[in-house]
Amino acid sequence: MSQSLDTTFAALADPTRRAILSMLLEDDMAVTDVAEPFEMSLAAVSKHLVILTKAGLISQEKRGRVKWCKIEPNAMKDASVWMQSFGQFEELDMDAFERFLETELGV
Amino acid sequence: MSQSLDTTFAALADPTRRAILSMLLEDDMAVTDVAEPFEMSLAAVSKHLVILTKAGLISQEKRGRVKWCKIEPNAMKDASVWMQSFGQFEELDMDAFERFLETELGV
DNA sequence: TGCATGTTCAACCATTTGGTTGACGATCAA
DNA sequence: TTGATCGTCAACCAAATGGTTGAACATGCA
Repeated sequence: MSQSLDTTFAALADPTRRAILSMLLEDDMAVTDVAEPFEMSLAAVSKHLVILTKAGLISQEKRGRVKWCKIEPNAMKDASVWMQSFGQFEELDMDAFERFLETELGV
Repeated sequence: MSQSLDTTFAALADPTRRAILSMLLEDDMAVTDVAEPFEMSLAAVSKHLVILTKAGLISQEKRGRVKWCKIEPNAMKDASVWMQSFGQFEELDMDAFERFLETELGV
């Protein structure tokens, strides 16, 4: 169930949430581990995860005490399609992708 | 000059602004004409246009009394690329992507 | 049982956002 | 010059956003 473009774009507008998505690209993570690198409270990160979940960008599953977060890349599809309707950048642009890696991940 | 992902995604998160972009896809428009279909004040639409301009998603040029608005589709490129870096996982093999990151970028 | 760990909840706060209105400056046209 | 039109500005407002803290709940373990 893809969410509205409102919800998706709003969720992606926050750098903390985009960083979380990048982290989850590597592997599924527990909430506490997601929060670790950020200089904000666990509760704040937990709220970000709720927003990402409501946007459908991640899913959360509780196993025991631990709640695991998993990225849901399909949720970005509608938004991606919307943007592509503006044309001219359909294919993955490697230069731009590398710039993204530099700025977002510090690679 | 593409703006930050923050600014771009935040600009795209509002339905009025996305509607404006769709309208401008058809043709360049004057501010008053952009505002016409919306049930809000001209000042409110004018503010939306400022936000779109700051995000680099449109440009504005004054000719005489009239300020013309023009879409700048390239501004969406970075954001689109960012999203596609996730969307690729639908079609592409994740292991292959990670090998790509290792070999191409040394991540 | 009892304590430590993982996570959320509730209340609160400051800032931002998206809207309003009325006044204003700039431009065109008679 | 005198209006009418185009668009922004300034002040204001309600609601949403992103953060805090402390308490609470749920689970695992000695």
